[in-house]
Formats: sequence, structure tokens, C-alpha cells
Amino acid sequence: METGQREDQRTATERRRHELLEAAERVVLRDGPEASMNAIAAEAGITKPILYRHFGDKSGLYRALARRHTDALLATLRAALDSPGDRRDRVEATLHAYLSAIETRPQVYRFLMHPAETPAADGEKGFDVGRHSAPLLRRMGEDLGEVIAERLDLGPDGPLVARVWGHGIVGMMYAAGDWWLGERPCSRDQLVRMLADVLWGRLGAVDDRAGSQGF
Amino acid sequence: METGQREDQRTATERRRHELLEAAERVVLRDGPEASMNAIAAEAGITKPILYRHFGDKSGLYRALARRHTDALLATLRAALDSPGDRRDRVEATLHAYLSAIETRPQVYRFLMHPAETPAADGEKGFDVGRHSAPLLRRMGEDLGEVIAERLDLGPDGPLVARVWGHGIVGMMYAAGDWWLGERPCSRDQLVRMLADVLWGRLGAVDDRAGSQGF
DNA sequence: GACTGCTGTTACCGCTAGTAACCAGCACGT
DNA sequence: ACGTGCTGGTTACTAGCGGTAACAGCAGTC
Repeated sequence: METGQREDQRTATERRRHELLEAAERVVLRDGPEASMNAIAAEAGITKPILYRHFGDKSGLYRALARRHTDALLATLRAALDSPGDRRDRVEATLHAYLSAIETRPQVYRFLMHPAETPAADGEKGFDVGRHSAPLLRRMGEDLGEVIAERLDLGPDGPLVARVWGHGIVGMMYAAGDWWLGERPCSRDQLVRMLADVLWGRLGAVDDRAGSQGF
Repeated sequence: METGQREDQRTATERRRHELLEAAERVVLRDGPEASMNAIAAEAGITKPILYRHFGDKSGLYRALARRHTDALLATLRAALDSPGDRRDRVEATLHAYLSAIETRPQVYRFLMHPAETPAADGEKGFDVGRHSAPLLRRMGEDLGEVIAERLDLGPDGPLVARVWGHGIVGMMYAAGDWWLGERPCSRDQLVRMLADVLWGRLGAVDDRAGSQGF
């Protein structure tokens, strides 16, 4: 029959695509984001044009590769946001979830956060102008903003405030996490607590240091 | 005399270097960070090998180019951190300084924040492992951490807390600023106030929305 | 048997970063 | 006057990149 045939074809090509993605992932995790299409094709046991037939573009491949991980990460963050406890518990759980993710798979994290796209000549594909990096950060910011808008009573400008906070808090998590991942100056628990402290206003509450000109 | 000779030589080559940097800046600001060495050389009225004699490497050139701007930006941030007023005023002034900088010269900002390095093969130069992006963010985080450590009384773990906060707050400023610069959903004043609100603990203080499952 | 749609290939293009080899001028010491 | 360095500059090249055209084989459908 025909639909069955088509179905088989579809699943077959999707399976193939999946295989290629796995090969690409292996190479990218081994060689970093600057892995060449040749290398990826070789790892998959084929040659370049097939990759281009499947993904059209290097950034297409990378986007497909990234989407899976971003989706997974965002799902775990959403789950952490719904964890039991009071608000601070939830925030800390979310920070923990994020840091745990980047800690256990730093290579994936580096790939997602620092894709280092090189549009080179044309610049037609998707990316509008200079928008070439870190869509993960944006998506996390938007997601958190949504959750905040849903759950908190922020007055007339609520939606705007929620989005600003979403992006801001995500950025705090990102930069602190990136730095922490490189230097490992303390335990994850400590880091989470210190970041939550900032969000709970300790920066505004703590005393000036004796003898300083004040801050 | 000989030392005078040497002096003239030295200043001459430095002036030349400066000229080359200015030409490079013109091209980078026009074509984005993916400007080719050929284009830069052409803009300077010379050919590639001279660029390589002066800067050794593309990333060398870009680093030299970036250093000037990062130094300038960090200086203005430091100044804002020393502005008169209470602590919240200073924080808002600093946010304003940063946002104003990225707003008035978005091209420079894009270049500094998303350099899109392509180490390609060797990977010998400077950058340790996957460390290929955004040294500006790190430097801002470290600087702010220093200032916080100097001025605030943060107890026994003070230095660590200060660094965490420095990187975290800078990250918040960065991500929110990047998003704001792209979407322009509100005025700079509003953005500054909302971010300062988070830092002053409004996230922990605001009420749950009626009917939500709580946050 | 002809057509379609997938698999795959080889061989190429235009571009890039980076380099080797060479040339011209100008201040030197002799 | 003569070579001797040093510097700024060039042409001409390499190796590798992303990306593509053209072609070949092999399923299943009409």
C-alpha cells in the first residue's frame, strides 16, 4: 500500500537523520563547535553533500542539534519551577537544576551557549542581523518571564516586568554559572544560596564596610 | 644619536599600529565581526602580511581592537559606581551607564560581546580550552566583584560572595540589556528601575497572583 | 519500461586565514 | 662609494573551509 510505504520512507529518513545527528553530536562533543562538516560526514561514514541534503546548512545542522538539548533543558527547568515548597525553594531548585545540567555535561553546555556561528558571505538564513549567538539564553529568559507573569501579581505593567525579570534572572544564572564552571570556587549549594540571596535583596540590605566610602 | 632614533622608530610603529587599528575598526563596524583580513588590509591601504606582522593573528588583531573599548567601558562603569547618592542610586547609575553605552554604539557592543572567534585548527593562542567568547563579561564581573568586596561587609565568606554577586549582577545586566537592545520594549529608565527592583528583592516580596498555584 | 525519490559519490568553486619569498628605500659603519 | 642591515611593502602561494553541480545506483509506483 502507498501510505504505509510513505510512512516507512518517512520514518526511515527520520531515523537516518537521527543517526546523522548522533554522529554530529559525537564529533561536536569531541572537537568542539568548530568541527568541520567533513569531519562530521566522515564520522557518519558518508560524505558532505548528504549532510547538506538533510540539514541544508551548517547552521541548520547545529540548530537541529541544539534544539534537542535546549528542549530537554527547558523541560527540566520548568519541572524545577513547579517543585514543591515556597517560592525561594523553587527558585533554588531551578538554579540547582540549571547548574547541575551544565556541570554534568559541560561540553553540551559550551556548544549550546557558544555556538560561534560563521555566516561568512550571504547571511540569508534565519538570523536577522547580528543575531548569531545564544538563542538558548533568549528562550530561557522568555520561558521564565512567562512563568513569572502567570504566577506573580506585578501590577499594571506586569507582563513587561515579568519579561525583564525573566531575562535578567536568566542572565544572572548564566554568567555566574559560566564563571563558576570555569573556576569552581565553591560548591553548587553555596553558589545557589548566594545567588538566591541577591534575588532576595541582600545587596540592598547589607551594611557598608567600615572605612569604605560607602556603596 | 641612537636612542632618539629608536624612540622615533618606536613611536612610528606604534602610530602605524594605531592607524591599522582604526582602519580595522572602521571595517568591523561596517561589516560586522566576520570582516575578512583582506577587507581590513584593503581599508588600511595595504595588504595582509603587514597586518600579520603587526598583530600576528586575527584574534590578536581583534583582541587589540577589543581592549581599547573594554577598557573605556570599564572605566565609565567604575565612574558610575562612584557617583553620588545612596547605594540604589549608584546601582541605577551603573545600569544606566552600561545600557547607554550599548545603546549608543550597538555595533561596538555586538563586536565585543559576540566576537565569534574561529580558532580552526591549532588553538595555541591564549584561549585555554573552549574559552573563546566574551572576555568582556568576565572582566566586568570581576571588576564589580572587586568593588563589592571593597565596600560591603559580607561576613566571613565576603570575597567569594562578592565575586559571585559581581558575575551574577553583570550577567543580569548583560542578558536583559541584550534582549532590550533587540526588542526595545520600554525606555531605558523603566528597564533600569525594573532591574534594580529585582536586586532589591522585589521578586521575593511581591504577592502571588490570585488563582495561580503559587510561586 | 519509464518515472520518482531516496541513497550515495567525485570533483569542483569561491572564499578564508595564514605564510614564504622577494623587492625597495633608507640609515648606517667603513 | 659600497655593501649591510632593518623596515614597510609586495606577489604568489598553501591548506582548509562551507557549499554545490553533476552524476550513479537502487528501491518502489504507475
